[in-house]
Amino acid sequence: MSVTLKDVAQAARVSVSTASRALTGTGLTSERTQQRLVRIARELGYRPNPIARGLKTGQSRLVALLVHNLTNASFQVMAEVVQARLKALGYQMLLCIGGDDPQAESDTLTTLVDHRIDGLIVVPTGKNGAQLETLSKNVPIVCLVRRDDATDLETVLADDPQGAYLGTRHLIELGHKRIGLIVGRQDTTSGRERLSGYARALREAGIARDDTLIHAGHYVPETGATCARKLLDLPRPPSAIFVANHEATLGVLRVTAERNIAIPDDLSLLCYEDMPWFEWHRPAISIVDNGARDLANLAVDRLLHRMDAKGNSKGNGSDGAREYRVGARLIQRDSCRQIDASAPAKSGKSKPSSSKSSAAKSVKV
Amino acid sequence: MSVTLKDVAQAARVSVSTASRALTGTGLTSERTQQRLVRIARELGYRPNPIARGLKTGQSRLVALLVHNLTNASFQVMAEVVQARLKALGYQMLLCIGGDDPQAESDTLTTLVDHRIDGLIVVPTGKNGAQLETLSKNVPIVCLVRRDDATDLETVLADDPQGAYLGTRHLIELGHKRIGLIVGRQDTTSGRERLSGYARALREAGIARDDTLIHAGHYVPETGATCARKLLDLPRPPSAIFVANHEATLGVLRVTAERNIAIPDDLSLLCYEDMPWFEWHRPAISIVDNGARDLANLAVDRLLHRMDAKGNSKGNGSDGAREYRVGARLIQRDSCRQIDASAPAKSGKSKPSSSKSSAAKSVKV
DNA sequence: CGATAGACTGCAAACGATTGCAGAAACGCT
DNA sequence: AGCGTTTCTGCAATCGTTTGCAGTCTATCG
Repeated sequence: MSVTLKDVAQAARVSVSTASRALTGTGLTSERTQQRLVRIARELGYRPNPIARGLKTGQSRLVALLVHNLTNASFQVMAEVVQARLKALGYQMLLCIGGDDPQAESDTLTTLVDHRIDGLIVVPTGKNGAQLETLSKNVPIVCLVRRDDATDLETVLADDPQGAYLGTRHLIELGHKRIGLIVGRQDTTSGRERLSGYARALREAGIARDDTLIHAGHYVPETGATCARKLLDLPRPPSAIFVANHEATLGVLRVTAERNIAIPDDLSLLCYEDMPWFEWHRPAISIVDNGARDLANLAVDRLLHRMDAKGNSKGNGSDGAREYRVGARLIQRDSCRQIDASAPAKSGKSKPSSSKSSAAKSVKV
Repeated sequence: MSVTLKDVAQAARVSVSTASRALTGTGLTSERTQQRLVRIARELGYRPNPIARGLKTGQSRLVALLVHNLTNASFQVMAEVVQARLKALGYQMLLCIGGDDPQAESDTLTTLVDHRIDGLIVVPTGKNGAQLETLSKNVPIVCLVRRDDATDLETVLADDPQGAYLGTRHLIELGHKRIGLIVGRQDTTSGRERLSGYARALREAGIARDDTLIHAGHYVPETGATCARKLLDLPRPPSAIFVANHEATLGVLRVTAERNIAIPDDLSLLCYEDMPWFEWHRPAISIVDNGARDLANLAVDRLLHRMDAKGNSKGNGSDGAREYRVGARLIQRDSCRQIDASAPAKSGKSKPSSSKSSAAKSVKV
């Protein structure tokens, strides 16, 4: 069907071995034949067959990204970033969607390894630690966003404690004393870490922690709505709500709309993770950006590093840090307002629309 | 490294050929050895190497999906659907993101074919018709969402004329006479088709078309905002706006918020394509659903059909329809309201939240 | 009992590349 | 001229499968 190395070799009246060496550019052929073969190959439209090559070399030029879904905005940008970076390096991305289901994850993993992927970036469910650990002996693996505690795989994480701290402190600085928190389940790392950041900020400010202001649940709109109602029905409702997830934000917004609660005048709202429409919403929603783009880039960096390491001197692999954290940053928009007798700012709209305060980035731990 | 067919054969004291035949289940081995080999293979944890197999058979069990981006909600669900369907059939999905850039598309296509993909679903830019046409001789291709007019490839399209018609008619039935339209560029099929559906509905209702109510532009929020301003600044502004794209909707919503225009009381809003948050927005936004999920499913069906056809009796390929359209449907939520002296409904909220009126599905043309 | 068909099985050649090894050519040196 | 290097080239094996062909074995029938 298509042009093979043999065809090129024949046309140039050399052996396939010579052709191979000339085209792959090992310096083992004379300058002249080298160039001649390159020319002929181009003329014939020769394209090396990655499958055949892969069989011999054990590599596939395929790198897999395994995420939970694509509705999550963070995963979208991660997928886009990973794909773009890899393509530039001549790799193709296999995108797999595991739905946060351990069984699906496990199946997918074995299939991927069958396909001899050269590397894997995975958002682990946390239930297949043993399997991941085993696979990592054959294939470079980097975990993203979540850590699988059963492994000591290299992991790239958002700095959730820092992000939550930053957000909470911002609200405190605006004069808020009663800050509601809607956070993820406490059996997930991110849920715990975000809560701890919130708690730290309160502590530092000398504000007593009030557990009636803290609600944990799944990252879905319904949770947001339920928790928002509970918070607003409190005898002394909060003056600000920090929603530690963008899905839940939907629910909160619905409730405030239903009850005609004006943001930011009646209630300040701060959200974790960005969404494209947050900027366009009126009022534009202030957020703590978890740095999805940076996370993805760092994950790719680390993966490439391991892939090199494996190629050059197989076996060492481990070289220092196993955990990387990417700093979160606050992006102020219009959904939080100052409440203080001494500075009675009425509207948030006068603030600069997108000033950024950045935390330390890529901190080794 | 891993267990090969040879290992299995050795363990079973048969030749590799027999092992191969037994495990691939060609009925050419005795029942007994067949079962014995299956057992031994399982015990040894044998997994066939798709690369080696691919080299011999010319197949890769890889199917590619080439879309423009992942921020578009339609592409997200398509990617998820395609991935899920393929996985169930033992294929892996290569997801490529072309950014609607002809050069990137072209590069990606050649790489994909190098990798001997077994099939391709592509949202074409429209500039690489010749290349697609050539490739389609080697690998089954189905176009999605857009048609590449330079080819006669099988194509799965949304029924945009129908969708736009349905939406416009709905607004007319609610009593609207001046209906603003914010639509895509007129050099794209979808832009033209949506406009034509709008026009047809007006014509049928005997409403004169007013070109000051029609604005075309890129599918981005800025366009929505600009066009919305122009529409609202009109001496006789429209009582309803039909936004033919979800990105542009963001811009429209911002403008209405800025100007304190209440939806649906002051202005009805209908949008093309769904977004997860439309349901949660207050008021929940009524839409014309373009059926992304159905489109993706149909595309997969068609692709599989062609892949079979190629496997069984190569060469025929063409069998009837080359264009499939998936019906759009109206999903009524709360952003459109009746305006009529005889039926002075004040609020849309009393309506059933999600009644559906479905158009013909999957119509051959 | 011998021939013959039928059912299994194994040998070996592919698929398209890469790569160790050894032979050939070219060159410089004494 | 002879010899050792260096540089280039080709042969052939290899990666892990599939598959055409030919061979072996058993069973069946005349």
